[in-house]
Amino acid sequence: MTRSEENYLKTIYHLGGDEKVPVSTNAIAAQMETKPSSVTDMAKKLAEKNLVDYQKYQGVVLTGLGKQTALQIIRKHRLWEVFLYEKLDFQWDEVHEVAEQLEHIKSEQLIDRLDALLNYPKFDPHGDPIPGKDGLLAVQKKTLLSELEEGQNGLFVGVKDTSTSFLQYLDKNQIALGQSIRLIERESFDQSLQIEIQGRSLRLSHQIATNLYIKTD
Amino acid sequence: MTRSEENYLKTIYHLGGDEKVPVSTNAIAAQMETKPSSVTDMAKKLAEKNLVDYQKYQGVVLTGLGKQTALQIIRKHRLWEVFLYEKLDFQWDEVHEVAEQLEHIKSEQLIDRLDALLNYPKFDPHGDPIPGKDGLLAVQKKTLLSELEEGQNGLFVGVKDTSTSFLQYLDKNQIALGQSIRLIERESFDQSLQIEIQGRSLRLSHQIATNLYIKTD
DNA sequence: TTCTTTTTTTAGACATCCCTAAAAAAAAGA
DNA sequence: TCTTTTTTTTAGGGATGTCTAAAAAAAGAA
Repeated sequence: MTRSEENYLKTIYHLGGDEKVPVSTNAIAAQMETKPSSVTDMAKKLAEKNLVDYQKYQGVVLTGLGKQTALQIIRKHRLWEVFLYEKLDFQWDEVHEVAEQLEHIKSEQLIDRLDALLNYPKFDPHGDPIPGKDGLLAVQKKTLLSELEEGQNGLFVGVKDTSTSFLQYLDKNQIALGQSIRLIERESFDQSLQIEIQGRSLRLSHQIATNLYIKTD
Repeated sequence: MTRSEENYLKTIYHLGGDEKVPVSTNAIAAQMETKPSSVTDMAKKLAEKNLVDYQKYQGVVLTGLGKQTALQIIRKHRLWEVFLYEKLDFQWDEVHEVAEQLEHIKSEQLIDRLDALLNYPKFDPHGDPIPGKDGLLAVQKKTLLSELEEGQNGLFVGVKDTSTSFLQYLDKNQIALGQSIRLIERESFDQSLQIEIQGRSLRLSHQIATNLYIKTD
């Protein structure tokens, strides 16, 4: 399994979700910042290895084996993110880039022991679930903040957008994972929200609200 | 800087020592388990990048830049070894293989913080010195056990051979870094040694004794 | 349905890093 | 010194993973 193959599998998993919906050549190319022709080449190779089902012009779908492989790479990525965040004091917007490299290290023992060192975390620093060795994900019922009712309470448990600029916006406004949030009022004109968080009152744009995951009580 | 280039630089450093002695194509090929023709190709590429001096048929010598680069890779390798040994409870014969992969991760921040997490160690689990960010090595005056005088005392501070079988031999005989050793008697017939270590009396073959580094009092 | 646009694939090429086989140079030995 | 042996390089090629340009298929529009 080459590094490139691993990156393709991960991208296909992220684009396809858990469903068996085919992922298009163009979508993969856009996501990976490569060319569609390169994707076609790789699709053939992955199909050869039984990691995806591929039919000309029909996109690719992960096989069971491909999905399990993708999940193990994601497991490694997210465990390394926790390590960087918890043990090496990286900021939550800095962990992704380095984890992109670390996720390709091959050693089952390493990952098992890293998992133990970190005390078997179930979520990464952005609130995304960490697949187990068996590929199972802890599912957490979560709602976008933008979908809460006025007066409803919840816990901030994850971000949808993980870009540096968004994460830094949250830092600047002292909004951090695990804090409890109450939706005070929704402005119908621009869909912006008045919320209460950690005793402070804040106004958030619709765009911000559609990128915050809330676990409602 | 590709992974392959990094591996060549590291090998050249190990073979050439700190001196400006040319390292032969064949020696590099043997060490890396590759073919001499591949080494020639790489020698040209490294020379192009000013990492080595290379003259046809004369072998290669690291330039200042090449040597610094090699030392930084060795720094990363040995810091990761300490991490695996100290934080993840790897055995000292298991750390090398995984560190071979981890040493290629590119992030200065990562290495700086790993160094801090480990409390700025000066030696790896085999007693080899860890180069600083500046490329400087802590030199420790050390002698091979085989070169001690009868009756002399010392501290076991490093191994020359780092093969799994040798390291496991030491484990089996409860010989560990940091223990103090006294040379009782040398048998002139086969050069084997009678030593005292941790209150126990042991006989070591000449071959074993030539692979143990001792810091004499 | 037919035409146009978009998506996807193919064909051919290039860089990296490795190989084998043969040639050239250097080193060792008589 | 003159062979013979060993070392090193060159020439040419293969696998991987990328690209561009052109062809083919699918999707969308009139």
